[in-house]
Amino acid sequence: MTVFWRKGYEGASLADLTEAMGINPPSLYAAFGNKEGLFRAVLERYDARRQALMDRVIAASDPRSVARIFLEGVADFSADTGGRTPPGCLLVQSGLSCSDADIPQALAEHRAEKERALRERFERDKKADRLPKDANPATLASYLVAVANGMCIQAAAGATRKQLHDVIEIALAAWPLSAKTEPRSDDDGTRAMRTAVDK
Amino acid sequence: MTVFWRKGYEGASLADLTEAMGINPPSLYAAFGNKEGLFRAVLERYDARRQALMDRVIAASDPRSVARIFLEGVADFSADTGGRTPPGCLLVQSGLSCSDADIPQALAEHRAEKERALRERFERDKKADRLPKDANPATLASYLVAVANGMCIQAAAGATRKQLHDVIEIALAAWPLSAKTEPRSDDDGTRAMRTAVDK
DNA sequence: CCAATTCTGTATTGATTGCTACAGATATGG
DNA sequence: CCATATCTGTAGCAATCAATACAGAATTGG
Repeated sequence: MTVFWRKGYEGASLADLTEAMGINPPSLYAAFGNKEGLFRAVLERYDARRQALMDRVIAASDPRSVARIFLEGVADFSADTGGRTPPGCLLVQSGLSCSDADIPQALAEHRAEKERALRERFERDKKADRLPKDANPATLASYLVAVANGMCIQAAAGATRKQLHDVIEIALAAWPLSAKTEPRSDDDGTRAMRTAVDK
Repeated sequence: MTVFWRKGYEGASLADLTEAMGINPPSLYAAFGNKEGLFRAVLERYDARRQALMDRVIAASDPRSVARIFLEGVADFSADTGGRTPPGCLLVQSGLSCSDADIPQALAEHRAEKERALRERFERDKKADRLPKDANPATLASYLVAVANGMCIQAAAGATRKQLHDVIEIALAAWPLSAKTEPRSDDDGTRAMRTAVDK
């Protein structure tokens, strides 16, 4: 997993992979079929490792907490953790462009899965009036994923946890509060500024 | 340029490149030295094509316009334009992870150049009281680049211009207005919500 | 108009790619 | 304890990689 993470799908040679796994090529092919099969298994493993975070995100009490837990979780695992895993996100940096278009598509599907989970959560929030009536769950989810992926790119380039958390504070200032949780409404009644300290 | 864009640095073979350029390998090596030399020339060309946008961004009247013009510019060129160029951003998707670490670093430097231009602009804005006193120019620039890069990833995966512009509206709701341009201040005096329609 | 020079295109270079055949080692089962 | 089956490791497969040697064509200079 870390080999694909660090070198990308095409940059990871079988020699790199077998050496890191401590096995020989025939064993790899017996277990995974081919290089792409191994990569897809890696994606599943990666998702499984992120599932705990996504569970916490979806289980949060209100949409703003969803947003904060999601972004802070992404920042914490994507900022350099001291070499245990490479900085950034495997789903972002292992193959956005490849000679084999199946790889970018597989990555996009895995990212879209996260975005869908967020969207469905926000749809439930909207029905329960935890979001303003004109809020768009799909757009909110898309916004969060965009910020998260952008942070991953910065993390891969060496950004620190602190820098990412600063970005998060700005990103959350955009977050719409429902009239229910924020009774003091403004002129258009849809968005309110964040309070000075909300954590 | 489009070959590197579509297939990434390592996915672009010399056969792909020479065929697209209409030349033979010896001509390529006489002109650019090697594959990496060609790639670096491509990055310069790409930057040159984006310079007009960055000039408009930096010349905008106020920091919020800087943010809007930047994000809308990125959305417009990164959303699919009908095949003329690939969707997304070359600086993001051509090589975040490679077997040769020089490539991700070269890309990161080119992206950092844009972020620095934004930061310096915001530093001037802050001195001129066009930003709140507690605003952090570096963080604001980092935030914009994160959103922009995140949008590029979504564009590469097929997001439409409309979807990206919806994301931008949320991203700009986070934007701090100075007390000077937004006299109606709130409890912490640093951030104000966006108006319902501001374009 | 011809000789010198630059350029272009073909055909390879050695190295590395993803992948596999085959043989030796280990483990299993009766 | 031995025959069988499974696994591991070496060696090498064809194909492709980035990069060139070399020969013929085009162009230039005088």
